Amino acid sequence: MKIDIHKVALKAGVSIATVSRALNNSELVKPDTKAKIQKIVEDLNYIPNPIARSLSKQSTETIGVVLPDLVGEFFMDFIHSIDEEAYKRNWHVLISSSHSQRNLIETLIELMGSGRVDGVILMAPQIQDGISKIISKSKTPVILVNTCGDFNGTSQIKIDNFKGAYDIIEHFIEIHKYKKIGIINGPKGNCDAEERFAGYLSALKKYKIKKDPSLIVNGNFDVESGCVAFTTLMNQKIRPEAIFAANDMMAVGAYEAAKEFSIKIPSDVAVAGFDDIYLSNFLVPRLTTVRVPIMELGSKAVKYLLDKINKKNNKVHFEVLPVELDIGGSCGCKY
Amino acid sequence: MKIDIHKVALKAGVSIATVSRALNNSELVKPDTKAKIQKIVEDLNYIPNPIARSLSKQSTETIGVVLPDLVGEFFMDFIHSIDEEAYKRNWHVLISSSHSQRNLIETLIELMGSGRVDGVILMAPQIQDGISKIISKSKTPVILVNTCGDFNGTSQIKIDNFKGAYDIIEHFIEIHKYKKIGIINGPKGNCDAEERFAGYLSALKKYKIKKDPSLIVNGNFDVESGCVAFTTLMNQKIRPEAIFAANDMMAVGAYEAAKEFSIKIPSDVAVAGFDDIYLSNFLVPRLTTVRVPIMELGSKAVKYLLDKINKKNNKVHFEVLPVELDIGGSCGCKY
DNA sequence: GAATATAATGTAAACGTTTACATTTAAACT
DNA sequence: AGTTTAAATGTAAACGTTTACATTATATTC
Repeated sequence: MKIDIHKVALKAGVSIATVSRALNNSELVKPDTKAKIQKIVEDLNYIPNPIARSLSKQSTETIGVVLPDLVGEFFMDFIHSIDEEAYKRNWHVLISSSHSQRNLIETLIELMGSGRVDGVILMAPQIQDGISKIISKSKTPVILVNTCGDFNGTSQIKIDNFKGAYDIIEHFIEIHKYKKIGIINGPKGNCDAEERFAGYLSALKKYKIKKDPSLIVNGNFDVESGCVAFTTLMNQKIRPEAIFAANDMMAVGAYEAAKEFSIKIPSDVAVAGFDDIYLSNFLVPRLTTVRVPIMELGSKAVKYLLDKINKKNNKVHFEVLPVELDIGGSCGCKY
Repeated sequence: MKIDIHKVALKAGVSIATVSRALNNSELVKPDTKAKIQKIVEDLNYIPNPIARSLSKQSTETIGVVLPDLVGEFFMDFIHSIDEEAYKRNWHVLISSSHSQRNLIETLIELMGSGRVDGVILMAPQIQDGISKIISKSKTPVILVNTCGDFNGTSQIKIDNFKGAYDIIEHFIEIHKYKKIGIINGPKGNCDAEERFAGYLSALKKYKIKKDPSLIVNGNFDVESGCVAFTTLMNQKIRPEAIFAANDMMAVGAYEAAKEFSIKIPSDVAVAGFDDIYLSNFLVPRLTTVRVPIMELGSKAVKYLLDKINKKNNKVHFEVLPVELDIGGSCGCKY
């Protein structure tokens, strides 16, 4: 038999109001009665219905997490850090990875307009018009993570893609004196990719190296595309001395292609990646890459979001988390 | 201004009941009015409040997923397959990885007793008394995934740990004629680990190889412990010819230790793992391991759970998903 | 000990839907 | 046209809490 607040009240000989108060430990209720109610609650194994509570309080104490389709290795850490941070505060996490471009929008609308969650963390590195409008129209607080677009008043956290890429290229140039540096780009319209590309260009410019279109090829962040792109780059008359893959997965693809064609990394060509996925530590030679503070991304997103929801802090964050080079042997450093 | 069903009803000149019916497309409402209401709903961007709906219908259309603390690599695929399957049916997913032993129980109780979700998928490979009782007491449907314990009437899906381990050992013995086969065990009380150990023992017995306690060492599924265990095994007077690590992570640790002590895999000692994590493909030599159908695990869990919730199928599933050997070079096979 | 302030409890109206039941409207028979 | 039957809509009571407001019990003051 389902037991509800009325049953508890009846057994305790009080009204449901005091039971409710006792459970939300209001100071209005006398210690004795509070204790008595506590006891009965335990005896009956009563658990307040969170749905009813949500309806009444107009808040669900759950946050929605909307993730892109592309499931990278680091997602797990991201979700885990979110869950952990939320759990600490007794909040719940509703996840929803968008299964296509189309439904990211739908998901977002439903989530933000329905009251199912009190706020959302959105990660949408792929450019998508419409998102911005949805967000500005809705009253539901949002934190954007690694998301591209033009957002006036909403908080954003991202990693320093530009700096990471810049540093890699600078390392190539300053330490190893490479001049012909190729890049395997991420997917078009992906802002992480674009920022990394910008970092690449900027570093070249800084060191007065002319941008060479034949050294710029496209990939889409998966292993296969890295493999293809690497092959393309290395089949040209003038081979690059070094290749920057815009993420580690594509660097993995590069390693595979290299193995197939017996190209030695780094003696024939240096390689670097971005993300520092776990796997990158086990490539031989170990991949030089950019370490990304993914856990921090998650926990900060939760913190800012809850502050916003609780009106504790209304300021608009725009935070760019620093990244750091993780030097392996693939760039030519001895390691 | 928040818009609710009353506003829609008002504007449409009908009662809220017909609006509700129209939206749940009952055949009771006349096509004309249904269309009219549809139109207004869109004009006003009305989204029914799922919380209120849940309260009224006594069902939330969300499933809870409770995961162990230990975050393996395959985790992401598991969540993703669940999310995908749920999304297809317009269900939502609430995730909650347990952050400690203690709170797995708490989480479970709250989740199952509160009505926040209509069913849960529980993955609890670590033995834990209490779980069984909670589940049998609660009316909330559950599907157990890779969970150990004694459960009478609840559906379970697991992977064939026993067979996987057995096959690996059999491969060692039949193909490579190894006789001294060591094992790096998973954590005590972990049923995946225990079943794999049982498979190991059974294969030895089948081939009349006496179990040698000095060849059995403990690990706890992480890289570090694999490293330590491998070292222990190889520092004995009689070294094993082959080592079966109960999961890939520990096999990775074995590789690391091997590198450090310049032990060659597989010529000095063969190695095999279990799980087929992505990384295992990139170890040199490639790791011989057991491939696990993790996506299938997730999607089947959802299917069975929803069937149960919808009373479509009340039968108790007990399904053991087959695994398959994934032969690399680490066992001694040329590859 | 009455009057007043304060602490503790109770009553009832929200919160936004769904749905059994009652009612009206329309269609189908004589 | 008048019944009878079926289709479409409306009314109001759930669902299980929280909380403003009203009320009662208790402590404090004179």
